[in-house]
Amino acid sequence: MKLTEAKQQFILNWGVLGTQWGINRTMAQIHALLLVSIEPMSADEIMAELKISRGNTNMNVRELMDWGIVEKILKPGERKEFFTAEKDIWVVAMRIIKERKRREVEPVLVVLEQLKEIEGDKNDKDIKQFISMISDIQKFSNQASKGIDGMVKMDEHWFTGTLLKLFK
Amino acid sequence: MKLTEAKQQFILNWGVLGTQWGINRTMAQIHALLLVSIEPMSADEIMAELKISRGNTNMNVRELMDWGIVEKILKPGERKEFFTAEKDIWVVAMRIIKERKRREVEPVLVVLEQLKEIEGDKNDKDIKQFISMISDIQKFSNQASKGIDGMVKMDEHWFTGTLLKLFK
DNA sequence: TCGAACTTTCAAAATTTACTGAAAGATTTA
DNA sequence: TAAATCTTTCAGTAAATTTTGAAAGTTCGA
Repeated sequence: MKLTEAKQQFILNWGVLGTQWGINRTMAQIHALLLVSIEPMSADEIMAELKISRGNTNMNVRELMDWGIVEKILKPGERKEFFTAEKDIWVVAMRIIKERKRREVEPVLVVLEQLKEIEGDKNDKDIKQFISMISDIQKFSNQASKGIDGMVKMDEHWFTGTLLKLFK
Repeated sequence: MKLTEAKQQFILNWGVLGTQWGINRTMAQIHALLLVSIEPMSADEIMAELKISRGNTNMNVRELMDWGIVEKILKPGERKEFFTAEKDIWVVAMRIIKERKRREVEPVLVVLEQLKEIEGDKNDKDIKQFISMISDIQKFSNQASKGIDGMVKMDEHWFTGTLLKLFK
């Protein structure tokens, strides 16, 4: 397999994985493209490479920047904006997990808290089991949340170690 | 808030969370419904409660069973089939994570392995950086995979402890 | 202040995904 | 074996999401 072909395959597969996890195909593909590109790319280059429209490119690049895994680069003397992806996979994964927690899990936790305020006899069998289930979900989420925060905060992640091995 | 209302809210919110994670709304809602229902429910009851068609009910219940978080219950003397959800949230979460890994992540890992077989000079800067990135993803995935397997296999999970506290 | 070069927006169109309902299939009882 | 009861399938339809492309907006040098 040629390098170009391998890169294309990688982009395609990253796109599929993205859709399965609720991320749109194009966004995942742009991310993959920037991951395999050494040089930062302009909107025009991304459009040409993935054969997508200008609007689509713009929206998804912005979204990737919101997630904190792509950043805008300005080259001196160039009018165009260029984009580049965070290359450390550990950092990428942690940013994504952290962000999803903030955007998706936390709002649900707020609702769960409200659902525990139920009118009626707290000793009633049905009410008891409902509150207990909600509490279980909260406990699980808090536990998971703590675990993630711990990982994200790690100064020295496992990855730094493995990366150094590449230079023997 | 009344208990019935709280249950409905829970079902709605679970549905939203589901879609954000790439699971279809109805499937998540049926799961939520069975979670808050003490008694196993028949297809007809699920249909009535969520106002969905028979076909939709059948397909999503089957899918939930494939995921191993809902099971079929046969009541003696009853012709109908009833369904009930695994109530231990820890077990539910582990099954889901394990299953997604198997279905979605593992196939991608197979592809990644193939992508490393690139024609050309392995010392070429571009080839080197590409292979190194693929390797990084593999390392990360393997590490995460091991972590999950470890958690799933734990005989005594934290949750059992917190559950017992409910009985003081 | 103008206009060239570029970015952003968003309504409409295209695509993808989910749902319905009727028909076929299965299982049990008589 | 037939009828009754329940489950499964799937083609067609509906709904949701994504993408396009043209127009509006922005920035900057002259």
